[in-house]
Amino acid sequence: MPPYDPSAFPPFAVTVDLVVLTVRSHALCTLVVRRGEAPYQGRWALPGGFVRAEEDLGAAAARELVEETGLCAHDPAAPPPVPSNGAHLEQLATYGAPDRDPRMRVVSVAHLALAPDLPAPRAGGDANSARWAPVEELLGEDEAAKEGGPGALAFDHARILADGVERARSKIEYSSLATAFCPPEFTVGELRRVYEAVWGVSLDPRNFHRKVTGTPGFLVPAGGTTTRQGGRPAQLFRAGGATLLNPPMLRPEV
Amino acid sequence: MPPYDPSAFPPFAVTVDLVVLTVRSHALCTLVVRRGEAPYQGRWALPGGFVRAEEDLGAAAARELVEETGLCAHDPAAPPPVPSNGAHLEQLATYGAPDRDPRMRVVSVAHLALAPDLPAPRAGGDANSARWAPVEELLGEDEAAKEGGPGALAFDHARILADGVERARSKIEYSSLATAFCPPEFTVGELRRVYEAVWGVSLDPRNFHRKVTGTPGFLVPAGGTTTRQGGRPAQLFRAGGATLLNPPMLRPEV
DNA sequence: GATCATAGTCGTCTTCCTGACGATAAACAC
DNA sequence: GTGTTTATCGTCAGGAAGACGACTATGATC
Repeated sequence: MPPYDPSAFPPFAVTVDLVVLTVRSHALCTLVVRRGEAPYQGRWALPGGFVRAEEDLGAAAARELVEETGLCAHDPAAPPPVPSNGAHLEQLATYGAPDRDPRMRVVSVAHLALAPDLPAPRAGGDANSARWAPVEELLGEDEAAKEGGPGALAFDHARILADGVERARSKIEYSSLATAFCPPEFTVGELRRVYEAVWGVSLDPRNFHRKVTGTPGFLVPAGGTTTRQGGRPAQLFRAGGATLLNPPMLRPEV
Repeated sequence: MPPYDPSAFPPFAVTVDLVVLTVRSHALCTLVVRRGEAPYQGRWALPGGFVRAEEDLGAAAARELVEETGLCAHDPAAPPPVPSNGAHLEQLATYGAPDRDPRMRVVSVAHLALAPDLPAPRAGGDANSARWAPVEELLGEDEAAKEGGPGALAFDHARILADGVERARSKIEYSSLATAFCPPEFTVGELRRVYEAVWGVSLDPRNFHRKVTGTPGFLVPAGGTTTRQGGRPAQLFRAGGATLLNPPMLRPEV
């Protein structure tokens, strides 16, 4: 079989970019790294890198995730819901505008990762080169966050981040994905605070409790209680096997 | 600014593949073309082609769609819902396993297009080289459709098609996307038959009528009636401005 | 022309789910 | 003990959906 004639198609560089989301102190945050070189030198950007010659796209994203956070990607297709410290990882979308990188034609396959609250990020050990930034700060209406502003993300990463946040916000409606933001064992109140942080709303604790405990397979009791939030001790749960929430959790009108 | 060192990253070919769906005679169908060359010579495959050097991914998909069907892609971001014969087009997912094409490393950005019922396809005028195939025939449990079977799609296109069908099935639940399968003016019954074909179920005509006519902005009366389905004349509607269906249309349990 | 088959449209009733919110329980701080 | 915080259970009204009866307006058939 003849290989392709290399002159028959233009060559592309293919990268993966990561939207890593977590909930820290009641705010939805994403991992950003500082660019050390041009273009956009010194600006914050989503972590990412080239796909290697013999590497699948998902494998490249998982590799980048480990390099940036130490998180082990959780294969959603794995049968037993292993309660490791693995993060949820899924493909988000692909961005390939001809001028999105001034150096050459780069197509970036963005991935979305959801992780429980983590210690400080470690990008090569340099604490100044990576951080958890509240998404509201990166996507808000502030002047600094506007495109071209000093706080704006590099390349088209603000768009990628916005798409990833919107994916997360809509997906926790009809799936059990919100548990990916929680540690292996968590309380109903902690799960509710995840929803509140991701959606930016406040939910009625009583109705939320009825909804999540009344959905078969969503939560399974883990057997203990905790008082780490103060107040009356709360029952500990683990994520159940159910991945789809039917009927869905309703996002309140804005 | 220095360009990338070409030896620093492996070169990829980037293609777009199209999952074009339509409803023909109560069945969900997709456009497939016959491959004229190795690998998979003579087998059916999804239409697609290389992304050009200065072309955006969505533009490449729209160009392929015109070439294969004559359909003009409908930009979802266009403000006025132009009732042209345009099809809905959106990015689906990206497939880049290292061995998905034996000739070289190819990353394919699959797109999903939804179109109303069309006349016979025209792939270079050769009626033998393109057809509308029922998806059930391509994805079913038959021996012929199994991977490696004589009726199986080339490359990983069965997987791409399955993902596109699942996207369409879930998206018509909570959006007005089902109207993309209908001509500019249509009846409630025709819209119901779209849902029935895409989901492979039968729906109660009375409850369906109540649901779609009771959702504000989903349908607007077009002013006439038609009797093209036989029986009592039905009112004609046009797709309204609403794109999100809240609460969603519920897919019956299987 | 009467009858029948087909498809569309309007209502009714029951059931389930949700939002609003009162009440109680179990911890900690003072 | 009193107050504060969080968790959990219960009640009630309103809305949406499934099941299904009834009526309407066409074309087809006898």
